Amino acid sequence: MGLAVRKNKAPAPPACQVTDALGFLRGAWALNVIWQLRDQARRFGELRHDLPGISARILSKRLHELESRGLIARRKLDSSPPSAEYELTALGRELLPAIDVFASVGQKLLAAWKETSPA
Amino acid sequence: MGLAVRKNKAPAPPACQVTDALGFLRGAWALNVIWQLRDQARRFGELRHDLPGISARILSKRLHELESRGLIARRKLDSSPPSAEYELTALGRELLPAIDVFASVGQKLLAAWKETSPA
DNA sequence: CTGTATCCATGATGATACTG
DNA sequence: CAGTATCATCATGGATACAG
Repeated sequence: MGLAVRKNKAPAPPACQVTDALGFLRGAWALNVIWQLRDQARRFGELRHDLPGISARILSKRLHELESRGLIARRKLDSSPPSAEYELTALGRELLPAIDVFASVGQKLLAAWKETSPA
Repeated sequence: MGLAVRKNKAPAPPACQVTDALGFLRGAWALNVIWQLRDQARRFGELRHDLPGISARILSKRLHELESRGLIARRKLDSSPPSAEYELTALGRELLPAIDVFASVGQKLLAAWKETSPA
């Protein structure tokens, strides 16, 4: 199981709105993809460049998944070199402030950790 | 690779504050554990009960990891049945509003999805 | 350029059994 | 009750090759 994915056990545990609702957090890159789309629509290649280390396969998968979940939208461009742009939906944009908080706390965590073990 | 873990490639890609800072998001249950601790300290067994589907092994791992990252703190209780309580640190509490946003957006996503495929 | 298909490595998780 | 060890399984992810 990857992230917040239940296969066939627990019938309907209503105790975790968080788990249930956080399915879109799947994978290590989901939030990053969203984050990269924060200001403008981006093309596949641009995202690939902005996300050092991501493979085309995974980027493709995350893009599709986020699109199917309604967080991002794909716009096809009818240019001679066939292209496409991805942009956040209204719902997707709602996540930005929260991602900001997460990143901020993460920074503090990293900073605190460096103080503890500076070497 | 699980979540935001880079092994030995990409030297130091500074493009993704998000990825770098979101290490604490590891695993499917990290946010849930934090969420369960939102109001009061909880014991191991209580958390296990509050997180239907989580295994003791994973809960233990997440607890240790979140503790080592500084998001939660463990308090040992010197009661006759040896017990321990886990509570959020200040940093951990900072995440609560953000988790709230995530859960909220997730709910809307689920709702929208149900409208699309009601059957 | 925009993706997708295979193959393979690693990590996360669950089940179960076991220790303090 | 609290927590850990082992085992098996599956999803995520990377590399590479390939297709539109």
